[in-house]
Amino acid sequence: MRKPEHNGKNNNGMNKLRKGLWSPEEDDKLMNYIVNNGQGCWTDVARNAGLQRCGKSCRLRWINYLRPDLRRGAFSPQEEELIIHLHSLLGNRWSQIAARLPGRTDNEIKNFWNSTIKKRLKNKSMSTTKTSASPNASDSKSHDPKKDHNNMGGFIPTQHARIMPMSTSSPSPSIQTTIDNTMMNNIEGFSMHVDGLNMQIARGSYFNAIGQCFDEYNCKGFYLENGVFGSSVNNIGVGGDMFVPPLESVSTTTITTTNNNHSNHESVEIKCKRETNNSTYFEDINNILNNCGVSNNKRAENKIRVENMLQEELTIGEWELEELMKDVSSFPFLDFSY
DNA sequence: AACGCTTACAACCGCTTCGCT
DNA sequence: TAGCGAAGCGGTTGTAAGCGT
Repeated sequence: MRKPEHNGKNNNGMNKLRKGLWSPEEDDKLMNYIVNNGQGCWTDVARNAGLQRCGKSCRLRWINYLRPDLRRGAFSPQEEELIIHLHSLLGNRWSQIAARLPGRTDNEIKNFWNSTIKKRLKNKSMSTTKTSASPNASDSKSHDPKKDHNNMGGFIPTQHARIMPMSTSSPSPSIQTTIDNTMMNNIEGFSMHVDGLNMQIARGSYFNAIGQCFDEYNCKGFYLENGVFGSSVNNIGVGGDMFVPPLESVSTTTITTTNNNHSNHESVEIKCKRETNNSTYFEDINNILNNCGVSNNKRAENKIRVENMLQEELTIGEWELEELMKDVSSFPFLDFSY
């Protein structure tokens, strides 16, 4: 991390582009600008938003941190497994891996891989090397990736595929404020517990700020039923085949919200449409917008913009997995030598 | 409490790709 | 087709925070 520079001028007093950490004020400026005006050319975004940042820096900040559809918090064991599996197929194509993990950025996955998974698997491979004299030890050069993902050491088996409430790291102060201020609503009689960017609805369903919903009892979360983490609850991870869906199947389910003001009490009616695969996918765009300094008459317009943006971002990233699957051998499986 | 080491991750850098003229 | 600017991508760096001594 880098220290924020406290002014935008260099030694000569000339205007200079800022570098380093983003301040909450900068985040707010960028967030407000994009919500109101859309993305467009990033150079223009930087200039028009009043930021002394280069467009590239603004783009990165938006993509990796400010985007409202980001899923923050620790990676779940299911996500870990999926990342490993995808990495075995794709190598360091982080953007393509990220395209299969809605709400996760390539940068986040890359960091997670380099700091955690790589190390963990390396330790595991060293320990298995020590025990490779065992008659059952497999030849690392001839192992079958399709089987091997069931034997990834160091990972929590996901036979119990209950989706846990997503823990949170430390979101930007400005975003934290945005979420905290907006999540204390009652939704159709469900009491909600706010935990950073994640909400727990009473009766054991969880959904985070971008709206992925997980039902603690039925385990019918967006990911599970769409097969991202497996074909069924008891068939994931150890003993089950990892199923990687085509990106097209990761569809958004629009949530309709209406706000009624009743003496400072804002009730939110949520209709959650169930679409293909019975996936439940909340999107409370209003919650995102309510605290971006957006006036009421612009809110509806912005809602449509954000919805379009989210839809675009979920559908972009068509990639050639099927093509790659034809030649899996061209990708090193769990190769940590680079 | 102070120090040094490790970890996690935000952000930058440089290269490639894409789209427009 | 060449040239240019913007966007996208992966590798790398730097540092706050955590941890052990």
